[in-house]
Formats: sequence, C-alpha cells, structure tokens
Amino acid sequence: MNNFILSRNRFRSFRKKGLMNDVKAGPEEEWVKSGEVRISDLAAELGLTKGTVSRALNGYEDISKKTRKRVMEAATKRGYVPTTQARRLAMGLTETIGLVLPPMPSQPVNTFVSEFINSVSAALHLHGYDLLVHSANSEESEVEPYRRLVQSRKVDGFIIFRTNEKDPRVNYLLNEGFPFVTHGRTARMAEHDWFDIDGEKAFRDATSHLIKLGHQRIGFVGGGKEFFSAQLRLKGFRAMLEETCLEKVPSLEQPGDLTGQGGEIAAQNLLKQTRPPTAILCANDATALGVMKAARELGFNIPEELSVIGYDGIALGAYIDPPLTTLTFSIEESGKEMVNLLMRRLKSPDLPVISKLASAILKLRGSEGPPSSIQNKYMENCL
Amino acid sequence: MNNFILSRNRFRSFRKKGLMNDVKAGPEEEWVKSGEVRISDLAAELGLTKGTVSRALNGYEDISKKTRKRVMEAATKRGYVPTTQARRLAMGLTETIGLVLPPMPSQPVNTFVSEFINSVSAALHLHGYDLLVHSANSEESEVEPYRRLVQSRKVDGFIIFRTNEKDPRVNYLLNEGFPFVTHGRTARMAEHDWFDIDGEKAFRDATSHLIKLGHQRIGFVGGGKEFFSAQLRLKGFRAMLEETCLEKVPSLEQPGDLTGQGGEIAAQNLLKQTRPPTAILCANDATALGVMKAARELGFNIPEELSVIGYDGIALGAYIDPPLTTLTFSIEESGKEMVNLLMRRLKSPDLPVISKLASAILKLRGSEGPPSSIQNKYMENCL
DNA sequence: AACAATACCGAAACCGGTTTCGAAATGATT
DNA sequence: AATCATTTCGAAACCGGTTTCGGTATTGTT
Repeated sequence: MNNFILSRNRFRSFRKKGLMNDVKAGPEEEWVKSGEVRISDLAAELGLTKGTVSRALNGYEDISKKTRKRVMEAATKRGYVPTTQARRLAMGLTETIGLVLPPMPSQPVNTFVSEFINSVSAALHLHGYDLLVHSANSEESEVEPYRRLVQSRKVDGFIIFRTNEKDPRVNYLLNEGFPFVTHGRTARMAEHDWFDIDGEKAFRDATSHLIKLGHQRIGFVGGGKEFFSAQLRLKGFRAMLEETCLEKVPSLEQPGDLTGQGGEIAAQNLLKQTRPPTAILCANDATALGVMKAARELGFNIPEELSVIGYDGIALGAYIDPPLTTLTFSIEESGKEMVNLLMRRLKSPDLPVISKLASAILKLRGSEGPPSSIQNKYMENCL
Repeated sequence: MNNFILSRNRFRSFRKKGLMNDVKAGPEEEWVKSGEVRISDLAAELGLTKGTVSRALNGYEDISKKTRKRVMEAATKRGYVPTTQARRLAMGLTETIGLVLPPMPSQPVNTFVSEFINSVSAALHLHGYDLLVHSANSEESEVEPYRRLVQSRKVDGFIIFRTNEKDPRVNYLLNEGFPFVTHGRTARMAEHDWFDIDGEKAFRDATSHLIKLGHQRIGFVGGGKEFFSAQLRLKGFRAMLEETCLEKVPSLEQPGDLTGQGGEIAAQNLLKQTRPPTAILCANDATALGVMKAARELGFNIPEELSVIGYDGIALGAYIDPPLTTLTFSIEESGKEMVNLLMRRLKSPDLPVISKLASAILKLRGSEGPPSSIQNKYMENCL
C-alpha cells in the first residue's frame, strides 16, 4: 500500500513549478528557530482556543482577569510575538507606508534624503508602522512604482517629497483615492494633505537681509521650473524686491537645476555681465556651492565682492571657506509632521484636508556681507 | 426573531477592544477600490477554483495551455494582482530585507546612506524583494531593532553597514542563525558573508602617493577604534610608511570620530606641533573637511603648506577650495554586490560563507601637492 | 428558589492566497 | 475495446492570526 502511494507519487505528472519561474527552487528551508511559538501552541499549552488567546492578548473585555493574566504570562515566558504577516492579513491592513526615492541626480549633494528617511521611519515606528523604501527606475514612468505598490497592496499610504507643480504621482493617488502626504505643495494642494517649508517667506527674509546690508543688484539662481518649491522661492525674492522698490532686472534671474554644476553655469552668466550683481541668492546649497566655485574662478572674493546665500542648511556648508550662509529648517520636524498628517488621514479618511507650513531660518555663517561699494543708500520705503 | 437577535446584540457585554489599545478605532474603512479583484473573483468568473487559478498564474505544469491562457487573459483584463500579504503568509516568507539606520551623527555630511539605500532597494527589486528601513533609537540597545524585526518575522534577512570590529548586531544574528550581509568586516567575518572596500590598500595607495610627492612627515586622523574600517585604513597607512622606511611618529597619528569636528580637533593637535606634518590623511571626507577648516584658521595654505586627502568621495568635495582629493568607490556597486550575496544566502542557507573586496580609487582633485620644502629626497627602497 | 442579566470562553468563519492530494477525463497502446 | 499512463482540474488543508456569534456558567434580583 505504501508502495502504491509512492508509486502514484512517482508517476504523477510533475506538479512543481516548471521553468517559467526559473531559479525559484531551493529556499524551502524554514528559518523558524526552535524557539518560535505560534498562537496555536500557546493556546494548546493553556488549554484554550486560538481565539481566546488572541482576545486576551489584544485587550478584549470579555476575558476574565485571571485567564488574561495566565495568557500574558505564558506569552512573555514563551516569548510569543505574533507573526506580522498573518495579523496584517487578518486585519486587512499593511501597517506600512511607502516612500519612493526619486531618481537620484548623478551627483547627490544633499543629505536631506537620509535624514528625512530617518525621521520618518522613527515617527512611523511610534505608530506601529513600517517604512517601505522603494527606488524609482528612471526608465519607467514616475507613477509606476506607486501603481505597483498600490495594486499589490503593500502599503497603506505614501509619503511623497520633492513635489512638482503638476505632479503625476499626486494625480494618480488622488484619482485612486489612496492616502498620502506630500512634502511640498502642488497645483492640487487643496485636495491633499501637505507639509511644506515657507520658501517664499524664507527668500523674502534673505533678500531683505541682503538689501539691508546695502545690496542693490541681487542675482537669483533658481531651480527647474518643475519644482514648485523653487518657484515659490523666486516669488519671495521678487516680492521683496518690489516691496523695497528695487529694480527688477530680468538678466539677474538665472535658471538653475538645483545642482552644483547648474550653479556654476548660472554664476558665470551673472558675473560676466557688465554690471554683475553684488550678491546671489541660490535656490539651494548645492547651487550655492557651484556659484561660489565659479565666483572664485572668476576672481570674485566672497563675501567682500560677492555675497552668496543658499538654502537647505547642509552641514557641509559650515566647513567651507567662507562658511555658507543658508536658510535652514528642521528635517526631523518635517518627518514628524508629515507622519502625523498621514496617520490622521489613515485613521479618518474623510476628514478635511489640512496642511502645515513651517518656516526656515536664516543661518548666518559668513558668505554674505555688505557690498564693497554701496552705490545707493538703502531705501526703506519706496519714494 | 430579528428583534431577539438585535436585543441579544445590544445587551451582550461589549466585545470590542477596551481602552487598552487606545486610539485604534476608526480606520475600519476599506481602501479596496471598486476595481479590486481577488483570486476568488477571478476563479468564479472563469468557473474554476482558486487553486487552479493560482497554479495557472504561477506556471504549474498541470494546467492545460488553454486554461492557462484563459486565466492569464482574464487576469490582465481584470487587472488582478495578488495581495502580497496573503501570498507571503501562505509561502512562509516575507520577501523583505531589513536595513536599520545607525543613529545619525548630529551633523551628517555624507550622502552615502541615501545612495546606498537607493542602490540596495533597486537591486532588491530585481529579485522581487522589498526594503524595510528602520531607524535606530539611540536610547535602546543596538540590537533591539534587529530583535524586533526577527521576532515579528517582518524580514527574511538584513543588510548591515558601518560594522564595528566586535559587532553586537552580528553576534546576535549569527547566534540566531538569521541571514545577513555586512558592508564592512568584523571580528567574526569568517562566519558571515560580507562586502567591503579595501581600505587598507586604499590608504597604502594614498600614502604612497604622498610619499612620492616628497612628503616625509605625514599625519593621520583616524576614526573611532570601534570602526573596523577605520582601523584597516590606519593599518594601510602604517604599512606603507614601514615599506618605505619612513619613521613612524606616534604623535602624527591622531584619533578622530569620523566627523568634521573631530577632524578640527585632530588637526589642531597635529599642526600645533613643533614639526607639523606636511600632509594629513583622513579616515573620511567629513574629517578632512574639519582638518581643512582648522588648517585655514591656523594659517596653513592648502595644498602648498599642507596636503589633505580624505576618503568617501563625497560629491561636494569637488566644490570646495581647493577641491578635496579623496578615495572613492562605487556605492552602487556596493549595494548590488551585497544584495547578490544576501540573495544567494537566502536561496541556499548552507553554502559556505563568501565575501567580496572592492577597491577604492584615488581621485585627485587638488588638495594635495608636493611639500613646500622637501627635507629629504624620497627613498624608493629602504637602505 | 426561580429567573433574568452578565461574564466568559469555544467554535467557526474569515483574510487571500499556495500547495498537496485525489480523481475524472483524456490519450495512447495493444 | 480494454487497459494503462498522462493530462487536467477540483477539493481541501494550510499559513497564523482576528473577529463574530452562540452557548454555558455564574452572578444578581425579587
């Protein structure tokens, strides 16, 4: 009989996966250590049912104090920890938030991403959530990673950063009704929760600072038009110029791409002009570093002949010569706030959209100062 | 009758979770969009069973070509994507790799982490794995995050970086028999897979380069004794000194902590000596930046009066003045290789331990040069 | 003491898949 | 046409939890 079974087994057409899913054979091992204990083990040991044990551990009120105590003690003694996958399947949620890294520039200069991931992850942990980090493949559509994560139900929500004004990711998720929070505003910011730094105000402040130092010709190196935040910074710059009745010179506004290289090119365009600016505001620190490099190469002394101000507050800025004056903000706060917004949304999907605007502060480090020749007196009010 | 049921329902002692798990109420919503289709829906639609549909989709050979085609077409048409949680629970694996971020230094200057996460994540994706990023809470033990992830069975393996010589994380996981790969060697490197950059050779190269430029008194600013990699870099430095019969001056070897601040302090100790070094090798770029800052403040011109070389190849090093000469390596390669090692291990847990050593290359950017006064001619061989 | 209300727990369904086993249908062979 | 091997699929168990529902034992009331 045994023989029969074996023979049947032997001759049945092979049931295993064929070569379609090639190398997937082998890992049948179980990494379940000897000590691993399931809820059913615990139940058997206590003479209870799975359900009762589960309810006891999860604080249901229809469990007597006595049995709850028994269960709890047995659980800690045997080191029982529920298997996450099973719990999540049963409860119908993933307790995981997705974060898709935008395609990296070839030369990343910013530590924002790692700090941000760190703070987001820490904040999520407080809520019992995990962080799934996914990298974007630059060859496919920007929304593809999001689509995949949504469809395979790997995450309950997203954290999006570095938004564009018209952001396909935002469009997709809004259309899908999938929860998310952005770091940065978008054209549809009225429809989703967002957190942002008030870059407009930041650049008003920085511009004002330069004007008060006596600068009259101030250059600006922006980011790509696709970055909403960079646009807002430009807006702040312009607004302050207007407020103080300084002439708005189009040639002093140069486009950039938020990289050092972009900064170099922009700086050359600015400094080779017949009347070069005496100060340059940069949309971010990477740009500012490029600007400083180009300025050095063109023989401009910083800050005597040229003031430079960046944005981001990268730590490295403190170590260069001169130390880079910059607008900084708390990345940790950003992460925390965004997680708060997202958790709120997950708990109550129908609450009205909210947002939070934090401010950047000007950290004076030495790359700015009064212009060498003050051409005109600073005018407090337009006359 | 209905009435009876209702009444019973009304008066039964409240079954719901009490206040023990406080704010967990509310999110009962289902984010299951209308279009969401389960395998059972597909099966019903096709007049097949779940099992058959599953086997058809997963390439089992006991499905006729015709039905497989039917199933596949229906699946793509209806946009069926298996629910990850369910699949993983059934298959007994998480298809997820954990990466725990070490507590961040207060002033991170390095983009390594984000680049590394990016490349690891991309490489994992090719294998169908996800990356779970967890942050370390500095108040608890270093291994606690790992313990939690192991016990709750959230990951199948770990990627560890920034290893210490005696690494508690490695000890824990080895003891637990849990798969992992390290970026960097440890005291127990014979027992686990690892990938590393040959820092010893890198620093031999860098030292040799300086010696060939004519330097005789070379300073070294290391990392903490706990970082194995920093120790190996020191080893390479010493080895090259010995090979070329240069005197090993203990006071020229300064400890550091891999931060800019540490570099500043170390540089002061070096440069205030009666016979300061004409070149300083730094265990990483952050340290080098600190060294350069201190050197400037003490009036040393770089590279004329002092050569400085770092390690890490951070992109920003190219934008400072002078651009920082540094040892660089491919972070993308690191990530890829580590994932390869880990995947191999997961597939066949009993394979012998393997490792991979990649080399760093010296990227000359301008912060080093011949010493201003060559005290002795460079000796090619010991005499 | 009889009866209703409550406390407490077991039984079973369910989450959404995967995989094993058995059996019917088909095809090949003699 | 009978026999046997093979193809193909259904049925059911399973992964490890959570949650609903029903019933019994206990307590409280009058």
